[in-house]
Amino acid sequence: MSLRVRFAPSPTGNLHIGGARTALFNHMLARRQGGTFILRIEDTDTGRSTPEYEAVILRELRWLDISWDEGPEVGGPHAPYRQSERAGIYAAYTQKLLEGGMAYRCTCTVERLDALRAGQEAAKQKPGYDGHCRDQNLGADCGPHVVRLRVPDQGETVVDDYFKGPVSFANAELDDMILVRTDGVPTYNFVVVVDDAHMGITHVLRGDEHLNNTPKQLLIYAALGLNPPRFGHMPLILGPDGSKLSKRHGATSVAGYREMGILPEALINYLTRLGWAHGDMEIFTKAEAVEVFSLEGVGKSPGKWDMDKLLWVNAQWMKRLAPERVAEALRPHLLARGLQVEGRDLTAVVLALRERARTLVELADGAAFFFQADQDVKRDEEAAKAFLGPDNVAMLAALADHLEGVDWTDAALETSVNQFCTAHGLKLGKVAQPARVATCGQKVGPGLFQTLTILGKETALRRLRAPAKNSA
RNA sequence: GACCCCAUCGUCUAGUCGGUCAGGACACCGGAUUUUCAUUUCGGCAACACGGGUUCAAGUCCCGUUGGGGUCACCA
Repeated sequence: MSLRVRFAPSPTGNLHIGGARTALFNHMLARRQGGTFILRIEDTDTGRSTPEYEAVILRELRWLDISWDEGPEVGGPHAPYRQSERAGIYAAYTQKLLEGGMAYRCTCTVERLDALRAGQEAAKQKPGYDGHCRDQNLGADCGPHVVRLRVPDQGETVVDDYFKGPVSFANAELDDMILVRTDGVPTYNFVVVVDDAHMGITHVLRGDEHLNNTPKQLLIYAALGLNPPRFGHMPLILGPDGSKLSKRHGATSVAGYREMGILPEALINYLTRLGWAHGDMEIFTKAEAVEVFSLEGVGKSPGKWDMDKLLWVNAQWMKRLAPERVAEALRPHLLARGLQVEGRDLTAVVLALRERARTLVELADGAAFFFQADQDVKRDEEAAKAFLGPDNVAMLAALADHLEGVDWTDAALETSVNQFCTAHGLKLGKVAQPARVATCGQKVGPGLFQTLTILGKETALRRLRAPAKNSA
């Protein structure tokens, strides 16, 4: 039987980086083993799930190049892949459990349960359902009710975890969980079992936070007489301080990192490497990782999010990718700054600046002066004071005259500027720095010759001749 | 609190069945290169949580302690 794995997000928010990594590992395992990767939308929480979030999740997965073989928008033999559209399937199983006595109706009110829980907590007991309706034998005519699983009081349930080995839970620790709510909508633990079984899932690889759910699900498999898949719980991603990753640690969503100017190739690389290793491999494409991917390389302890490393990985990808590809990713960031980039060659800009930026945002910031009108270029007054004194202004005017007839290419400009330096007995730095400040407004920036060519002859000469004009 | 998981440099990690200087990467520090900044490059700093065992030999196996994390919903 070939491998079938799935990613089952709940559309109640943006795609989280933890979810993205879970999806990624499942996807890579499927690709590696020639299996099938299924995407299933778990929208049984009708109050919080929205089609908008579902669309966002699909969009982000595609941005990351995590493709699915079955699921929304691509279909498949087990459609529908949205739980809200599978109600009939769950109802049949509920009926089966009720008739077999593995589940029972419960009319306890939310108020009663809240009071029960409050009492247990006050008495420092483990909160849980007390089995009030368990043996009442309530029929379908009992009024508003939920359906609960009858969990054995004795014995234990063992989860044979792929990564951790056998983990056993005393059944007494598990209470009679709700399978179907009062409104008739089944709960997560129930539908996940039905769907995984129905869809022929062979391996469930999910975050560690689900380990405590697994014995409950195993009990449901048993009650239903279904064969459970193999389970593997992967360590979580923690914040830099070791606590649960949250907004105060920075962006937690995939979209957040895109907006921050992280390339998908870099995010995939970093996410893969966090919690997984293959020797000394650090920078690799998803395809390269797939070639050597195996669950053996997945670590057991949680990893802390390291923004510095992500930034480094991103910098590597900015330099490694074809400049055209980076330019394409850069364009939206320039547009977001209101810069006129129509018809401009962004490839040259990328080439000039990518070694000086770790993100597309930094790249866009550094490239702004190429696209702004002279008077809008942000100006470092201190640099102007240091490099644009009267002598230098005169020198730059002379340089502009000298460059007037030159072929406007990097190589020709370099030759010509060097001639100018020799003729005036100046070291290149004495000419380049003032010229840089005059053209960029800053004392740091791309190489001078690239700056001049990208700016274009007309703009470049104008800025050299009137360096103070763009001063506010 | 109860249950469960985890434990190699500050961080991500390598370390096949226990046996050579505990290796790489990020970050940090220093040198070289350089028209600025950066890139690149060379070098440096830095870890087996603690305590018991088992063994000729333990980062590697066992137990405990400590620490960190997860879960205890008519959320997923």
